[in-house]
Amino acid sequence: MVHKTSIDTPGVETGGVRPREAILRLSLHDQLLGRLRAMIIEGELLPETKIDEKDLCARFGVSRTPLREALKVLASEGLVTLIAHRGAIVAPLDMDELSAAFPVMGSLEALAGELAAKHADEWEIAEVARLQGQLVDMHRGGNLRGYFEINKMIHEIILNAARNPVLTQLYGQVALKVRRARFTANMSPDRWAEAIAEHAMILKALQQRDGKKLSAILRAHLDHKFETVQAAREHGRRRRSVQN
Amino acid sequence: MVHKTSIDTPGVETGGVRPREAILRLSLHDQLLGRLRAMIIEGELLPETKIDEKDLCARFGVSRTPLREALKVLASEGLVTLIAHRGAIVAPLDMDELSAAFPVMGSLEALAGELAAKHADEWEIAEVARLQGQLVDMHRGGNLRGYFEINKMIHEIILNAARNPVLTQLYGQVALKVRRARFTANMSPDRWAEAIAEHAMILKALQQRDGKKLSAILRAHLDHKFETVQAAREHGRRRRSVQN
DNA sequence: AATCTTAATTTTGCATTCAAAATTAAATCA
DNA sequence: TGATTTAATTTTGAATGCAAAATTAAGATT
Repeated sequence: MVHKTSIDTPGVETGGVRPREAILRLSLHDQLLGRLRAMIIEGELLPETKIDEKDLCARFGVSRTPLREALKVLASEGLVTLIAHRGAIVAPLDMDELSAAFPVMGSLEALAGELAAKHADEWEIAEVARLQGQLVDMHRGGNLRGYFEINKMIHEIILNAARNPVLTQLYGQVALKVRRARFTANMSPDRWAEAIAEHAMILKALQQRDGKKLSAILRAHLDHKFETVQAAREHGRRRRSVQN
Repeated sequence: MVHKTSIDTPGVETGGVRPREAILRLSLHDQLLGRLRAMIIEGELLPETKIDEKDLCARFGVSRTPLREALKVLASEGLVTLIAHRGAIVAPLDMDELSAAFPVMGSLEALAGELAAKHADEWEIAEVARLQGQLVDMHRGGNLRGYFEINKMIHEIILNAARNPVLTQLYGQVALKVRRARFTANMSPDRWAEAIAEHAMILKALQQRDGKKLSAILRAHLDHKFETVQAAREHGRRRRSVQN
């Protein structure tokens, strides 16, 4: 999730008894927002394609009103580009913007690390340790997909441990941009081994609660990821990366 | 501006002649967005107040459709809180969130400094130097309002010199949150003098293109600003700060 | 045939309408 | 009187309607 924009169903009074599974009654606007965002990030809607309101309305069985609300929000997130009197297109995947996203993400991760070293509780540190074990397993098993899965979880725990909602929100926004490029696929064996080593250092620094060190490693981690991406892109011209 | 979400009037063909002053035909949605955002940041709409759609529609002479579109976007920016079936309120001014915003802003400024040291052109450096002079003048003249004006311009030049659109966008978002708290007013003479000194260091580091140093100073600058705010808030309980 | 008009069609931006929910006001009862 | 229903009113969320703009199609012109 990127950012909590609304509070749900305030009027559902349950006589003081909290229902175990409240029926999540999201507005159409909210549902569409999530659905469209996912479609763009997953690549179901490709960059630069025109967004056909009529088509999408039919697809989701809603009127244009909530759809258009969602599109405005997506535009403000940079996932969609509105062109006056010509509707919306899926935002072009701008390589310059993507490159720009990495150092920003690095800075935010660095801050997250510094704060997490201070605020993480024992459970969180243990959880990172546990996941680190799984990460190694995934590496050994050659399961790249699983590796990325676990990797994402680790970074999310650290982000959460930072106890900074503003950081969380902004990080989500950049992560959105980066994830959309989905170059998770191409990673050399060397780089993979290096990433594992970096993660070991991340865990160690967190356990030692060494904020400066954790911060530095995380920033470097991101820098290296960027280098990998650049290298892959340099090398893999034309051969469009597909996976994830 | 926070983020360019739309492209204007693509269809206005002028036979190859670029009109000197194109009539800015913003959508109602965009105009309302800017207007409401300003109203919230300026404090014209106070935190927690209910947003009366009918009232605002009458005020601006528009229907609810574009107004509601703007509200959804403002909600995604965190300036407005939507409550299901109860409409929108101006987002509460959450002190925890505000505190959280400072370190994030500090990190972003630090990155901006590092990048600006690399990418700033001569004109930009000269401009910061010129504004630095004005800053000192404002200080000498005791013009706090003017000081903040110039201060903002300096930071904007550095941000621009970083040549990183993602950084610019995110910075805008945090700045929004911080500006809304408008504690610019309360600043002790000591702190003011210190800020001036820090700005001198900022200029020097930029002129020397010392990214590390510039980065460190900017982060410290923000930290100090935060301390000032905290102190003021600690001291000035009840006595609501008023001014810009 | 290629270009330029002009008319028909579609799409967009916004206003209006409508049902469901929430709020307020009125009526009922202890 | 004060609490509790119940009914009337307002507000919200979303669908529909409509005029202006853009796109496409058709016809005219060279």
